[in-house]
Amino acid sequence: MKFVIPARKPFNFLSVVNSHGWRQLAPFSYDEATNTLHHILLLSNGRVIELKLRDGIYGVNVETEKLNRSEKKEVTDIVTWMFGLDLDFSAFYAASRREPKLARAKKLSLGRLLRAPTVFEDVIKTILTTNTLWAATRNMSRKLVDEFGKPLNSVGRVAPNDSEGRIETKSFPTPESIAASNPDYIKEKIRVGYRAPSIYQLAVRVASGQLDLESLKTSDLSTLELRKELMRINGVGPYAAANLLMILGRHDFIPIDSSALTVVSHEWYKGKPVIAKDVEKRFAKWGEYKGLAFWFWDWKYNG
DNA sequence: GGTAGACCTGGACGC
DNA sequence: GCGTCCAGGTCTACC
Repeated sequence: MKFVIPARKPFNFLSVVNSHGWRQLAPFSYDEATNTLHHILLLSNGRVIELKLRDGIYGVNVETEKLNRSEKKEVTDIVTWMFGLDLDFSAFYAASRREPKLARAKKLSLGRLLRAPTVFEDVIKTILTTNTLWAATRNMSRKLVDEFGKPLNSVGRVAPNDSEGRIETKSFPTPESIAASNPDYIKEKIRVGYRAPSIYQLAVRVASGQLDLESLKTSDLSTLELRKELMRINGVGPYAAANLLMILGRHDFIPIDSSALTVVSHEWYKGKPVIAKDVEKRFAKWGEYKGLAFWFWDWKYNG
């Protein structure tokens, strides 16, 4: 079946898909030839379906298997969250109107970041981005999905190929499926190294109900309190917390990693080494839009 | 509050 | 094929 989920204007499908690297991490895959974002989704009733998401004139076109009414409602809510379809960036566009380095923001409808269906998935993936190279992050995500994900149950499905010919056939693991394992097995099988205890502990806390990550989607905590909450998770430090805040729609902190230091160094310091404080200083004037200004800045240096 | 060092994987490189 | 080096954030111990 096919249906359209409307977006608040302005909206640009490709700007969201390309907002960061999430589209390359299982169980996402992206078909460059048809500009189709695929995601293998586990519904609350246990059914696993494939979503094919494309640009629609007024929002996101969804193609998937036949769904009943409650399944369709669930998919609509999830896709709305993943694409931030209800978000309003007009205040950011107004604030950045006179900044040439952000001139393209409104034109390209920049601001939305692609999200996973669950905060749990976004936190695990963010931990997998820390202290490693992007290729390793992709490998770890893939192995995690292969090992603990639930398989797609459609028959005769033609699997999509992304730019590297990858085929996704399983959903992202539930906290319960990871919690049923153990840190040694995760370390050995998924090759996540020292991250294994953090991943396992997070899964156990969420599966047991001790930690309700999904409530953070609608939390009315201040950004500072939310940041503290995120940093209570093992494996989540300043960078990871800022990254997750951006995903949650809070833009007061900058995810400062080594590449951030590099681009800022080339932008303002002639390539000389800089520290996190220098990055903060350069974007301080953007206040609650600091993260957005940094993320969508038109950098001189692109690596 | 600031800093140093350990943590671990996988790719690049030299032999 | 093997060994070595390096990049990449977080955490802990220490000052």
